[in-house]
Amino acid sequence: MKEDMPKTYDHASVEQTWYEKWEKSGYFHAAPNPDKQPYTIVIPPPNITGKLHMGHAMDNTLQDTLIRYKRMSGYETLWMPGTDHASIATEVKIVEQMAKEGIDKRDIGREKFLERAWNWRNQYGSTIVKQLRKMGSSCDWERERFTMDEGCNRAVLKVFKRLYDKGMIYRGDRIINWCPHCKTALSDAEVEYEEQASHLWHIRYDAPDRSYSITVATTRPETMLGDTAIAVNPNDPRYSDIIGKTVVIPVVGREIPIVGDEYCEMDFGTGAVKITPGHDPNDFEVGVRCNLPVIRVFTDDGHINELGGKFAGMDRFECRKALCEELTGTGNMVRIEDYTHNVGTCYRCHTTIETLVSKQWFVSMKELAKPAIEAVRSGEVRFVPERFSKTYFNWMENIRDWCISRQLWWGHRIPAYYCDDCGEMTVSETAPACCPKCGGKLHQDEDVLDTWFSSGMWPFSTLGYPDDTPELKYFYPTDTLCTGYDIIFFWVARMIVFGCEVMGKPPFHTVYIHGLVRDSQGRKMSKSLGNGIDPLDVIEKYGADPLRFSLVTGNAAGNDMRFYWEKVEAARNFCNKVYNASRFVLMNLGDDATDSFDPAELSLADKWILTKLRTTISEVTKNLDAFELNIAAEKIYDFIWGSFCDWYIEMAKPSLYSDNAEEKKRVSAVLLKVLSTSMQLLHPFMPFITEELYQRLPNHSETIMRTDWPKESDIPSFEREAEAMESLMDAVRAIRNLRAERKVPIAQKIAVRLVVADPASFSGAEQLLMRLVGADSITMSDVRGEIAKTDIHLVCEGAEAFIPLASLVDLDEERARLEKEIERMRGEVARADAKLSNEKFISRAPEAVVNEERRKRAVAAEMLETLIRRRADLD
RNA sequence: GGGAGCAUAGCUCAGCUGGGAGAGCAUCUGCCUUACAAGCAGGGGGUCACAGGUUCGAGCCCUGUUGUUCCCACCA
Repeated sequence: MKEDMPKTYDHASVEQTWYEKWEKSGYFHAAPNPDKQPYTIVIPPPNITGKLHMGHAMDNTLQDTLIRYKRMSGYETLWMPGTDHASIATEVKIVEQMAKEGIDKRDIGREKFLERAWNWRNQYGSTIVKQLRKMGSSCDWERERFTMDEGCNRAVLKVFKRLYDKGMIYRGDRIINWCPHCKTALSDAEVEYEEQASHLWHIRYDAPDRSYSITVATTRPETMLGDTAIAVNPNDPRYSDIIGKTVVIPVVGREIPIVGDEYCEMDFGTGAVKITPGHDPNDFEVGVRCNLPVIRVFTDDGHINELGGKFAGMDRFECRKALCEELTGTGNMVRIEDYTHNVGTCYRCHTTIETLVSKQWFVSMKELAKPAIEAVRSGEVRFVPERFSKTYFNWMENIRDWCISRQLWWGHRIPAYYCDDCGEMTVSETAPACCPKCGGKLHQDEDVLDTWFSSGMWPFSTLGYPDDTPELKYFYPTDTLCTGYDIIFFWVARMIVFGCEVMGKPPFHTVYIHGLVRDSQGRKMSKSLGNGIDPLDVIEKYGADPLRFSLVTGNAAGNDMRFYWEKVEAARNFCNKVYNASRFVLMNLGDDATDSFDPAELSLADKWILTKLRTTISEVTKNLDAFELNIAAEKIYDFIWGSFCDWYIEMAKPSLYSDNAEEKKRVSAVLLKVLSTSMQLLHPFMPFITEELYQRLPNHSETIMRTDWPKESDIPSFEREAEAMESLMDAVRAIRNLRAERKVPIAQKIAVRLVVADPASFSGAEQLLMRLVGADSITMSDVRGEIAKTDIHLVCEGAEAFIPLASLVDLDEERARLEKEIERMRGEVARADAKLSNEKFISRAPEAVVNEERRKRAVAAEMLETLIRRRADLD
């Protein structure tokens, strides 16, 4: 065993080994199993336009940790697999790729385009799968389904038809957000606002006869090409006499009316506003109220259309510039003011969006939102951390209709058919042969559905809906959704809506929200900043286990976290520690080693570590059930490093190296038990290293992920002995402290005399204490006996230590040390007395707290007394 | 304009329903002690942003203030 374990852990070969073995093993296969409860976790599918990024790594780490824990806890686990949904990003990517070859998508047609998209998806989909596997993802890829697949396509069409029949989906002309780069409509949620420095242009509109004029302020002068009115507040005395009259749009020359509308606020700017119903949602409303015409002046790619007169064909920003120059020339530009305001941009490409009137498909959300709100309100769906339900309510309660049509090809095509002859529209899951009204020829709507429309059905469409499959019956509703807070609106809310509406049940009971991974300066990782960290680089350098561990520890759920290489390095060091501890155990085991032991024969140290292990199991399990992954991971870390490695392994050495076969066997068994249980506890967080080490242990040939999660009741508990051990450890710390202070080299052995209340209970601990403090003799007794002036006297809770260090003791120095200790202890007693003398504390604080305070007081008082006596001895 | 988060050691962050302030990294001291220098032992370092309040007791609960980040809405 020794030979094939080098001194340093080699993550690369271990991860490669298990990556391949797991892939072939079938361990991850999830299927309805009547003997088990299902546990299903939903996570966002990575899109296939690029590489795996930190966000995916985060999703994946958390969900896989939970899944592995649940799997070991006896559940039939599934995580909702998938690699892509139809998305704008994918389409744009492919269009860009084609542009490099000089091809426009319109030239090759929809069918050829989709062929390319499918190739793209298949190629990159499998790449993403491999990348996730390298992170240790235990998803059942065999069951992978894509939302674009036949089955999911049917689910989407079925839901569309259902909502259409209920009047919850409609088609109409509304103001929508338009991305001139992606050339498609966007929903409100897909618009991101950025603050931009710009200007507020004050422009004078004159009367046809120039007898009066009115000045308006605008941030978007180019839209004046589409102005159809000027609005003033009807209660504004400044303008009351010109409402109903007209003005002429400068440069353009068109005559438009002045209307009165409450929307216009008297105290902003000049109190007058230009109205462009075709390009502004508020203006559109005014237009409806005042019955104004709608003029749209932009093309789909952000240029001025033929209605723009001499500006036609110009880019919208060029037009702005040209128009402003002309207005200055004509004297209509009254003033230009610096102004910063929010500009809507496309969440995918960050192009400035246009708002414009267009005929699109919408879902009316008001009614659909009600049960979805109620599901969270009633606690049927719970956000972790809870505060995110506020975000959810805030959005859902103010929700507006959702624009779901996209002018793309890569997506689920809208199942609406129009008759070429009579214009009748038919919505149908399957293409009708002819117009049901006149029998005429039909053509299908050109648009596809919003990515998030189909993604919202993920929890049931991937399980086979609309068919009543065994999977759907068994796994729906799923259990936990694990995702970042940035997609609560896009995805979480929509899944709850569709789950409630279509399945009659919310799709999951818990939404586990994590924060964003930022760079070390707290900035969002982005391509343009070039500050993104590739998870695969981290894996290559330090390993998947350290990456996962560093993403889980050191920050609480829902909070953003900064990425530090140092943190990954610390996690890597922990891996090495775990590896070396295992290496030590394996090196010292006999061939007949087992992990069974007789509780009656255990030593004090054995009992201590087992008791520690027992509480660790119990606490970690509680933390995991409460989604406190960070706390769970830290507790395991502390147990393995702080208790097992730093103390128990050292304590075990004397027994391990002894000639007593029985003793050696006993210690081996405890070492094995603690190590193998630790590997199980750690496995959800660090799958590779734990699998590797677990399998190297004797009699552990089965995969660790199929073993039963450790139970508290598997481990015996020895509270009293553990406490006794702790007080010995206190003494050890005190002695080590002294050694360090007095600079006694480790090679210089010391003699220690310990005074404890019950030496019998510590029998057998001498050897181990000698090792821990670097002593060549340890004696224990319950009487203080004769004390030499040259003895150093250490006082701890439950123990006193005497160390003869004649050559090193300076009596004055020793007196000073004692004086310091005495002062400290007096402070302790005083602190406790202050509390205990407070009558209200005694009467109102819980009894346990008061008793604990009394106990502390007694201990401190006793130690103080001992110290004072010792000082007297020295004089 | 509405809402939320954050403010704790030099840095990054934990701290569960209120009961004597923690981790990692960094730093200082001493050690290659036969699992591990990616390590071991020990040390230093905090008025828990500020001001009030509730309580026997507040990092934690309440009110306000300041700073900071984010989300939503958006007055042209």
